[in-house]
Amino acid sequence: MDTPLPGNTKVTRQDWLDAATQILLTDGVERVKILTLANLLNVSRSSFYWYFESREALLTALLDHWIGTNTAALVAHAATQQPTITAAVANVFICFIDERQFNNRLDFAVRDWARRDPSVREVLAQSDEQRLTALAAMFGAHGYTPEDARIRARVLYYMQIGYIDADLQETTQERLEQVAHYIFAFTGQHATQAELDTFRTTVLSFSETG
Amino acid sequence: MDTPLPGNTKVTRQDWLDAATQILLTDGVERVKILTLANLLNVSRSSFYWYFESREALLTALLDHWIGTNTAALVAHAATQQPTITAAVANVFICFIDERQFNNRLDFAVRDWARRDPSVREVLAQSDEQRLTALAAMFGAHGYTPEDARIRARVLYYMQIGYIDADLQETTQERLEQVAHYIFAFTGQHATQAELDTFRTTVLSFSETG
DNA sequence: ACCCGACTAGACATAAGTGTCTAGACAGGT
DNA sequence: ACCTGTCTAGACACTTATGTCTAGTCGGGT
Repeated sequence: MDTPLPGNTKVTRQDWLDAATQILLTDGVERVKILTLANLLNVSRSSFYWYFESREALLTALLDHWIGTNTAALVAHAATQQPTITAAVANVFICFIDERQFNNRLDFAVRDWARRDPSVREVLAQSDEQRLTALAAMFGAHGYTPEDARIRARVLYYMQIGYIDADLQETTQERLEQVAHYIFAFTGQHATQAELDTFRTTVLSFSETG
Repeated sequence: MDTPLPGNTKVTRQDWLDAATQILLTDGVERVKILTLANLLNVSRSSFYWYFESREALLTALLDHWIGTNTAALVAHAATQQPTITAAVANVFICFIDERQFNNRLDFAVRDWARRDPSVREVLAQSDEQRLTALAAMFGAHGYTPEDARIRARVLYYMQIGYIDADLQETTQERLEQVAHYIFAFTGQHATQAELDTFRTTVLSFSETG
């Protein structure tokens, strides 16, 4: 994904998608230009049209892929049973804390895209609703009232968005120090030291594998 | 700002800036095109070059204006003395809750812009630092330790960003209901009913005048 | 050896964007 | 009446983007 392909390797449809994703992440949709992608792949611009009907088709494919992965990931994490609400929130954080923050920056890029494209906005709204519902259910499973669960889900969800948007250059360690405080904020109770330690190990192992 | 000028009125440099701001808010920097602005002002595209040396000059002017207003606003609100931390947080919320969310969406647009332009990123980083320092000082003034104040400032700040980014279609009333919970999260204590009532009146009067 | 499907390059047409230049409208001071 | 500075329109040159069409390359199956 990060390294452009060597010139001799066969170019695939996925390569175009990867290149497009890369530009989408760093520069936004508006900068996803076919020539740019072709240069990244060391290939002629016109080859693009063998794999995709148009630029629009590429963007649609990109969006479809995003829905399939990013939304499902958070929903799955939120649905995983956890002994305490602290652990549950920590688990959700794991879903979005990793070295590259790949999916999250993509999430942001799509969010920006949605601002100027109504059809994308609709897809995003559905995804938001699914994720919020999953998070609210998570809080609900730990004794919060439906109203309170919904609010806390929103706070958690929107803060994650803002966190990504702020585009911090932090190490995993720095991030972890803050997450301890976040958990306090979201659950209304301090995490125990044991819980924090468990959380640290989990996240760290996650970062290394991802 | 929202209504395009009638054709007979004299076009000013500020009109170009306003039109550009409008597009920046709704569509992002990439869509700030001179022809688009000219059409909004019912004026020839080439007239633009009397007021601005280039498109780049327009964008720079736009950024300068944003710094002058948006950053100063939050810093001023954060520096205002408040009896309790709850009131202080509430006061900061006032700074960003209003019907149109004008400055905040602009803030978001600039944040997006910064992602692809290093010089903008630098300006934004300075602004972020100023605002975070102001918020941290606010928490510090109410007895939080420097470390805790800093973290809470960041949570508050980033959540506001995410809140704007989520681009909710809410009434002021709906927003207020949530803010009560936000305050709880940020201060670690429940707001008293009296404080919430005062907060409601303040925000509502602000919305009406703004 | 050949053929055919997968894939690519390059030439072309078209559109949209920036920026320049020139002629001139229009209002206010003299 | 006429200048002069302010502002504008329209023609032009240039660049960059999308999308089309054609002629081909290249490898695997037969």
